[in-house]
Amino acid sequence: MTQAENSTETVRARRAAPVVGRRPTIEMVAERAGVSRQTVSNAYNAPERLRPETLRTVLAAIEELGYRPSQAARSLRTDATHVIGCRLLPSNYGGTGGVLDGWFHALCDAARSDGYDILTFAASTDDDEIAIYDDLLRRRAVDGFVLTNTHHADARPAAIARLGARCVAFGRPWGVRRPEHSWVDVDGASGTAEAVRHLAGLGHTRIAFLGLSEGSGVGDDRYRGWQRTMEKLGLSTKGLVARAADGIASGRVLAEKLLDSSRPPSAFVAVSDAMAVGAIHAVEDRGGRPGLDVSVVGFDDSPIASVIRPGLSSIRQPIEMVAARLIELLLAELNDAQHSPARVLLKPHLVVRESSAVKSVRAVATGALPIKGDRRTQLAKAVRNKVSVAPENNRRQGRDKGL
Amino acid sequence: MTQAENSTETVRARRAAPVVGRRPTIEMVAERAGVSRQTVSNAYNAPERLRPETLRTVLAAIEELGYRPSQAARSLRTDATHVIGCRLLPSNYGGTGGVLDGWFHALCDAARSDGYDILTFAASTDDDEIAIYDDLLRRRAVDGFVLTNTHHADARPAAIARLGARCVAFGRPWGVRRPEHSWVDVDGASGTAEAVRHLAGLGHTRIAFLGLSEGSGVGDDRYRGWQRTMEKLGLSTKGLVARAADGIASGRVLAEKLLDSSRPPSAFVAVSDAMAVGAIHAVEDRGGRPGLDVSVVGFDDSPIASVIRPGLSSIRQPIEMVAARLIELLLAELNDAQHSPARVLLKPHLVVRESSAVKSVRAVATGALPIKGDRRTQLAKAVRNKVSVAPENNRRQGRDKGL
DNA sequence: CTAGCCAGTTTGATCGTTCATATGCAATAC
DNA sequence: GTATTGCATATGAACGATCAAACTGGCTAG
Repeated sequence: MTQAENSTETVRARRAAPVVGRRPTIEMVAERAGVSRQTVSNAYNAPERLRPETLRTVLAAIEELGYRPSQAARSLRTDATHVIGCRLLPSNYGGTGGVLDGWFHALCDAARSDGYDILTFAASTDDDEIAIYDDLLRRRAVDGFVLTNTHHADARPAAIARLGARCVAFGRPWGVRRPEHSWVDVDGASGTAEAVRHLAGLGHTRIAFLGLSEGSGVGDDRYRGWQRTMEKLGLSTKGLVARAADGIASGRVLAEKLLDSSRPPSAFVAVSDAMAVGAIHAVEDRGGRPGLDVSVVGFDDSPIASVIRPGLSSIRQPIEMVAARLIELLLAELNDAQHSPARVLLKPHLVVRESSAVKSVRAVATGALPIKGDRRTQLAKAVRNKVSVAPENNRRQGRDKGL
Repeated sequence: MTQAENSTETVRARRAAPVVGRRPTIEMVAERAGVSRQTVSNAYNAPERLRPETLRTVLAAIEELGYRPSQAARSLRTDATHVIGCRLLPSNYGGTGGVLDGWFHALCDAARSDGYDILTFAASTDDDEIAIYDDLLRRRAVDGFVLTNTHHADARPAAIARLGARCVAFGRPWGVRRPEHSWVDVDGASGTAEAVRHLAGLGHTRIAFLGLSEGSGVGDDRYRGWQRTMEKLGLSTKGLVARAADGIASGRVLAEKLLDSSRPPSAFVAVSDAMAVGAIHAVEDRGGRPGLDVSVVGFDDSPIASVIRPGLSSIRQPIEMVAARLIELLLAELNDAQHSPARVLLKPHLVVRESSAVKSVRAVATGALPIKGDRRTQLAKAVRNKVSVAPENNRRQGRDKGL
């Protein structure tokens, strides 16, 4: 480190002068390459127009000077910033928090590989968010937006359209028949359906649903998957639904209510991981062993799922794919005004962990699914094996390394 | 929703024309207000130069037209983008992940309230990160950067300085005597010191440290706090240190090793929450009750700390303050070339949860700290009370509402 | 032999601001 | 009565790129 060497000097020349003095402009590159401005511009924006030899000369000059076109000048002329705005959601674990984190990462990656950057901002309400959209668009600081957390009577897409800008959404435009923007979403119903089939396959017949209060698009969607699949399998849904606002505490209360009923469930499908964690706590509180006595499946495969014990089975959303498709669609809309809104629905998939890894105790008890040997030991072993085969935060570690 | 009404129409006018046709320029505002361009510009940038009456007229015109100066034109002229770049770290729970999430939020807020925006990007290595700095600076897309995750032989500050730009860092410039940039950090030694005092106050004498392999600035810093405080309290540190790479699995292995030794610890101070969670697992695996038989304190107060059971006591960093100070310092450097680098060290604070809420069992057993009544019930009750008084994700919920 | 064309390159105008300087006008100074 | 000052506002130039149109030669067609 050079400043260590100077440590005896006076404070006069405290900061080293920047190596790059005046940053190179297109004009300087042009002069060096012996061509005109426009030719340099073309080397960037339409290389096929240049004679191969000219192109080589220009690129060499660009390289030597370390030239890169000024974003400001470019934006001013073309009226395109190559920046996409996206609200940063608060990271709470009562909702989808934590998942969006990985999604955001993927979004930045996808955008950058297409020459765009992501500008983030925090907002506490939709109104604040709209105010920021307004500001960014009027100042022409972004080309468009990626929305998250869509809901009924969502005022944001209209607000953005009114300012003549484009957006895409992660989440369906609930309640809107013909949205003017593209969207990508994950099929929640398909996810909870898979969870029900998985639990039924383990021998469970009383599979409860811990859901959100009616009216939430996401909540109702996930509910439908559970409900339809239960019916399809000929299982009763009576007294097996409890709904409330999202959260761990909330999930515990709901699960307690169901567990205390005359015909308690032996398994839970939860609308979120937070709810599922609450259910696990409820089971533990009454001396039950989650994954053994009562199975639990969450939704989102958020970071907690792989950290808690027992590991929480959960429906994993293909967030990287969601991010990639969103950017693809937004760019399509930005570059082709005629591009009609696309609808993309992706399938999530169950990740099985200890909270639903073994055959239903209830089924075992009734002899439907006989397990040899001492039941207690057998089940405990099954879980323990599971733990050692798949270390709790395996998935995340793997992904992070890959980045 | 209007488009529902049109649903019988042909597809011709699929998308409504934007309400705002040509967006207003400074010239239009000037014309409307009956003044010149520059006067409008001054209304924004130097209102004190205008006669109150003129100012009123101009502001009215601005308001009526919904005018906002074009960021691109402004940047081109002033060579300042009012955008700050910041790398988005992967959200793993083996490290500081999860905490930075809230910090990022605070950073966006602080920046915006000073008229700046945050541009994010993902990078997997320092080299990738530097390549992106290079790109953003050459294109003049940002004014400066906020760095995280500083470490020994960090090449990033120099790379940024070489391009004539400014940065501030969350984290000390480990190994550099006279850094050229400002930094804000949290005093890790003070945090682990507090953890040791807390545990000693509960009657623990054998307090172990689960640390990172030597050479990591953060790890060594936190180690020193533990080490010095143990000595100051006259407690032996012999056989009470274990170090490895960060992670839950890693924490478990280290804790197991110490627990299996001839003189096992009755409490752990961990360098991270991930390590602490590992320690909790290790205690559980040998049939112990974390918080009762063995106390554990983590570091970072990451989201998991309040979600797992028992709730994990942890050292909370004042991340909102860190974010606010970072922005303050970066803006100072950007707006005043003479501004000399500042160093800010903030104190973290212990958040006590069930993993370290009750008096040491060891102390009780030796009669040093007598507890009346059946020991088992007593301790269990203490924990249970704690649980109900402070619901697991209380803090987060509270904060999110406030945003 | 001239007009037309094409590929490759250059020139002039422009995007919307702010900077630096100039102007107009009233109040003060000499 | 003219010079001096100061405040409020206006004017010309510049920031660095791209767009649109114009220019070159060389080549083909009539």
